Amino acid sequence: MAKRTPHSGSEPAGKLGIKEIARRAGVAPMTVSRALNDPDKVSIETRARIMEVVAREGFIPNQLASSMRSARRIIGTMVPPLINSGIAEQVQGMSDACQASGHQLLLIQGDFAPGAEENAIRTLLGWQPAGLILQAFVQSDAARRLLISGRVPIVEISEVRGRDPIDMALGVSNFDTAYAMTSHLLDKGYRRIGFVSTPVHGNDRLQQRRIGYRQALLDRGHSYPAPLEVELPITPAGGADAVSILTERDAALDVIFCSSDTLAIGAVQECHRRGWRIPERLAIAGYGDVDLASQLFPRLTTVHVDRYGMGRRAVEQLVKSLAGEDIPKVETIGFEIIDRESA
Amino acid sequence: MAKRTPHSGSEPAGKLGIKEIARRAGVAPMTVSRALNDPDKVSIETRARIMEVVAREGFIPNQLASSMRSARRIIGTMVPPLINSGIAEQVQGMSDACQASGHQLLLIQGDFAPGAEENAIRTLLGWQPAGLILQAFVQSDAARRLLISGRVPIVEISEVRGRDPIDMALGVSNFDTAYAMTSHLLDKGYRRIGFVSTPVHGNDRLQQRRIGYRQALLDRGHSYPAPLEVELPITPAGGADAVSILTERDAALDVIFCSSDTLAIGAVQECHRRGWRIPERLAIAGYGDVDLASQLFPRLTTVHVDRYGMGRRAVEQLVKSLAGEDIPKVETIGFEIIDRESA
DNA sequence: CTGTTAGCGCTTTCAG
DNA sequence: CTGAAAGCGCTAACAG
Repeated sequence: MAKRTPHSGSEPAGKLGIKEIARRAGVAPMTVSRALNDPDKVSIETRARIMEVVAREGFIPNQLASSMRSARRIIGTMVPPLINSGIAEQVQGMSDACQASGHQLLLIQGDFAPGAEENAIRTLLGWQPAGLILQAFVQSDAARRLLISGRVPIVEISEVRGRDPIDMALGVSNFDTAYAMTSHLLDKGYRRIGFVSTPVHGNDRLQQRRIGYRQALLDRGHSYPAPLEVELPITPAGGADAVSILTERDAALDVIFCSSDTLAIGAVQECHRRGWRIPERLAIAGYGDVDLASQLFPRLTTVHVDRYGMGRRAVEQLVKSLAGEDIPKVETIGFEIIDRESA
Repeated sequence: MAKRTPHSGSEPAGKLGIKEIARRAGVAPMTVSRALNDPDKVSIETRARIMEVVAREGFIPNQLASSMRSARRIIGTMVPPLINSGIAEQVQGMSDACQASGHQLLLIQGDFAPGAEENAIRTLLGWQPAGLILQAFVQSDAARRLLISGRVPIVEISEVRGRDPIDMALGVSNFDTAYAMTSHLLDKGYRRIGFVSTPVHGNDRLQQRRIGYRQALLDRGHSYPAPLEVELPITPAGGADAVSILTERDAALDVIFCSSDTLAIGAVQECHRRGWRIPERLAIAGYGDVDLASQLFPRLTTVHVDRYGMGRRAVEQLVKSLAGEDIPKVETIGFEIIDRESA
């Protein structure tokens, strides 16, 4: 059993690659490749010898080279600022799912102007991604064409209502959620219901939320009161301003439905500041069910959407689609009205 | 001027690569490469012809191939869950800086167990990154060795006090910040100061904050009261619990210094719930100055650390270091005590 | 200014 | 089960 001691240790280094490992293990490079990616195709003995060298030298295969010849391993994603409520959760979901499926997340984020958006997609595509996950931005025609010609599976996380997805879409119906919350508030006896959102122009999600709010009012026989809507930036300060503006417009306002928890949190603080009791003097409802919503005083009545799950699901869809499985064009994620004390 | 109309449009496609573009433009592949990356080295005429084909065909160069032959373009980063306060801002900063410098952000995130951490680094290294940006995790010895043998510039965003960085480090002195806040509270007349943090074990940042808190008390002649410290999860619920636990231990407690705004926000809500006035009945101080801190009622007294800037700076350090510039081993980022109404 | 040659590190393919 | 040859798409290095 005169086993060759493999740790001669002083052979001239040479760049550490599959080739060098092969030389040290006394096999062909191809065999090392197999030992690493397809261990069954190599005899146990050889494999052991190779793995020993790999471990000793701390060899890490070059993914760039590997991805060039074989399967793509990058999942690219373009997201709005992570600081926005919910996006971080979503990215977390994608990241976790990527790790599970052996992919890598390449992230581009920012406040995308129409041109920048196209540019970001171009960059992403340049890395030969296995798939792309996008938030629903303006999506200029140029960007859409680019995506289509990219021939890569794409999941858009977006408003699902009335969308014609580029490839696959995943999301909630913002109309339904807002309709449900508005109905819920009516059921609880509120009558004068205000609504805050960022400028809805060019943002189909917020647009759908507003339409849902309006429709619920109309369907229940309330002539819907246009002056009870405001557009303000999605920040706590925006929520605080909403309280001022809307109660000024209608002193008898019952409740404000904020199209984001961030706004709602600001609104709640403003009430504290004024010494107003919630929900007696003014009730507040939110959207998103962020972590803080259940810890706030009073706890926030809000719409729960599983952002983390959406991120996960997006990657899973992509992976399935890559595996040749048939995926529904549009998948609707459920939601839940969380009824707590703020409204 | 019989310009060759270049849109013959029906040449057999061939995979769209630099080679195919070259064929269609009637030049050598190398010339296309130059037109794309080093436009000055190509005659205006040729360049125009090439760019026209590139635009018409929607050609996007393969970054994988390009990165193999020339400069690395990926910056890898390993971060704790994005949902944690501050991390999202930091990633945003990195992302923005990457875009400015023409790099790509490859993200790995998660709750890293010691083994997983090593694994994540291995994965990152496999993509041949130009540099790595890491949060200060436990950093097992194996992981450290891996990083050193990776021969890649590394920026650790971490506690800077008493650190021996693998390569470069960037961060605040958590000791100094906590010391400063504690002194600030003493200056304002508070005497019985509680302290909340997550379990500090294995987290040098939190450990340093606690030591800073203790030292400030000692330096001002206060025998420091061990029972006024609790370890609780960094969540709003943790903050709420801190109020219960600490006021139970010491009914005369003046103020709670929360080692994170998330905790502080929870503590503030708990006070509202109990109908306690802040800061009269109990004052609350935070750490981080998140967006909400200035919108909360009452507005939160907290430590401001520029997380976004840290992310940016980390990338900039990396880029400079790649350009051969000499970078200080450890760079300390400033901080500010934001004095508002909560304490 | 433009082209040719060689090769990055790996894997596909085909031949032992 | 193992190996040799060829090439992924691009660019450094060297001619012209």
